[in-house]
Amino acid sequence: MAATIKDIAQKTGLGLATISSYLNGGNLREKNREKIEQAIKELNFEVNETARGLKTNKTKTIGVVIPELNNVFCAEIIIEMEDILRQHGYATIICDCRTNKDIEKEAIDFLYRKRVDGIINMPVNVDGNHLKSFIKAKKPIILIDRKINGLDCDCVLVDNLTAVKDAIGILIKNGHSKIGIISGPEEIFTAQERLLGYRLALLEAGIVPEERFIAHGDYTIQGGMKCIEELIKKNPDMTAVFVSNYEMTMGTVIGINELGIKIPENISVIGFDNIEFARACKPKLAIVTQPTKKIGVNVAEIMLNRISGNPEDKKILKLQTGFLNGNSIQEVKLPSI
Amino acid sequence: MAATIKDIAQKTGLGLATISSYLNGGNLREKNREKIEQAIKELNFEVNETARGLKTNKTKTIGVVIPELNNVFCAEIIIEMEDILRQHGYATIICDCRTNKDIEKEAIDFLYRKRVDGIINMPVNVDGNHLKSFIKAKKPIILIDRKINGLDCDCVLVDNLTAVKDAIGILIKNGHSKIGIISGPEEIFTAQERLLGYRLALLEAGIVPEERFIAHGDYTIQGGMKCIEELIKKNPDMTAVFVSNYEMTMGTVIGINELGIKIPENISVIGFDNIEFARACKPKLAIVTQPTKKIGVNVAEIMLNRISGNPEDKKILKLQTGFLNGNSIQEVKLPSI
DNA sequence: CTGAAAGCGCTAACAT
DNA sequence: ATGTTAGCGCTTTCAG
Repeated sequence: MAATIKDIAQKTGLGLATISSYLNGGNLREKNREKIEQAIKELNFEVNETARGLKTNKTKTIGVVIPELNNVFCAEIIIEMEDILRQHGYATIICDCRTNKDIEKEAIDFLYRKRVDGIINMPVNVDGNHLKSFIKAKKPIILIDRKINGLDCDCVLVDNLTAVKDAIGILIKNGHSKIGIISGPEEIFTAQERLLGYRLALLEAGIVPEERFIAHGDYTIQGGMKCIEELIKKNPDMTAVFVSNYEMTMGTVIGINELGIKIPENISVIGFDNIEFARACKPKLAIVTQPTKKIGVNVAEIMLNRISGNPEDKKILKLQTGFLNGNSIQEVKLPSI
Repeated sequence: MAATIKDIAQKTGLGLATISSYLNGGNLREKNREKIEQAIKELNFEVNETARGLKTNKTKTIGVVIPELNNVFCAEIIIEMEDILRQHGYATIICDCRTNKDIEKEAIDFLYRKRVDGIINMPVNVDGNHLKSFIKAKKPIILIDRKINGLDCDCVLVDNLTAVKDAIGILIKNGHSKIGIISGPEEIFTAQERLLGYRLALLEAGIVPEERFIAHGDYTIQGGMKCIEELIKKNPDMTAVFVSNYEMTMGTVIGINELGIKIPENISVIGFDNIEFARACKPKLAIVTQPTKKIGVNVAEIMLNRISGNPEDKKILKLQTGFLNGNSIQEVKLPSI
């Protein structure tokens, strides 16, 4: 068995409270401090966080529920959060719900039973019912990337609307007007925002959005492949396409390659996320980049802040995206009259 | 405050032990069972795993320490493990040590303090000192992908030697003899195995391996780029290259693209991991694939087994890789005499 | 089958 | 500054 504070109390001849005080940064006589430190070393003592947690009603553990861990966007955010949280003594329990509402609910319940101190969620379920237990327990909830209407909690979002609007704007400036979009699932918050950005950009340029140019994918590679094939088949006049997440961007590139079509000669492409993939593409892909690191840092800091009891009003942070140019956009020559 | 078994004991008029017995699947009178179930529902009772953990000296939590979470190989294994472990009531605390030995040690110590029931590690440190605490505590350790000499624990590995030997064999069969390899860091177990596979394949074909064809990368995209540039500059006669992990494969493709060199006309390429990336490449990349899902399943099952007290001899599992063909290999025409 | 009581390792009053 | 004590919520003897 591992040593306990009792053992070190015995060894040093001090009381339990003194040891506990030492462990929690209290003041004590230099001599006793030394004694304790030596005993700790000799007995190889390590605080039992489980016991501490039972007493303090805090587990120093944060639950994270995301749709897909092998989604690079998710993974990069998590890395950043986990690092910061661990440095503050917090463990992160990550649950991948495979974009499945039922699994998501189960995961949240699971984490509730584990008594995590707070929950970070990139929600699949849009009604927020799965988070009820945490709301009732008044434990902090932070939403990433997607807002849930009517749920009062901190959110760290990305300005998807502007991101897509600007990207479509670039295509328009290059003379494109028959522009396709591979959007996400209709009920997903970010997908709606991105689609809205697409529509706005077109309207502002005096182009009427047509439904035939809009495909709804499921944010997977396979989905991206299917969508691009459909779009191309349905719209021989389409000259450009915007893809609204990384996995579908990869799928689009695969689909285009396998159809034997050329970027940008036959079709211009703007993708999403993952700078490395964009550079590995031939030709180099123009993409919208998301501030994953920033998101992770912000989420972690807000969580730490909430846990330490800050009651201020819930924040909704909206971070800006970037744009990485490539060689996947070709200017459309307008027919000279 | 959340309800405790005391509350439900009071509400039902039963003793604590009866409730506990119910919670742990014991036998009790049908009538009491119903009473308890109703009380649980009414009070919204959920077992406090922290308290249970303090008593049972088990946290139902597994620690996972890996070099890089945004390494697709790691992420895919983790997804699988986490899923299985959670289904069995185990939480997974994941720590990304950024391929840094010091952070790795810290992470393991952190998890030890958290009293995780077992540890899963894709080790960065090759001497195994960081795992001492778990060895002393006799808690199960499972190593993924890399063995540590002298450490008696379960390992789930991949047959890297055969994988690379076969891949190089394919290049040789296509007439290549000036074959480069972008290997991993020299001290890493898998890198050594893969390099050995390369050497063996050449030797068996009667080709003497030359140091100038061997580059040591660091398993990152940047590293891959640097290595391919060096290799090409140093060896104008090189006709093929094998890359020994996914990130460096991506880096290699980026590097080759940016040098303006053509695959496979100027250089044949065999990469590693990630089927989707291979398909997204132009031309489609031939790659060695790793059985990530199988690894994850095996690791989770072995862990569950060990935790439940199975004392049988430690296993070393060696899983086989696959090969996905592409259009990145060109036959070398031998000069006719 | 069920109840009473002890105790897991720690923290937090409260005394001293 | 330090010791004493109670108790966090659960499991687990031990009686009954």
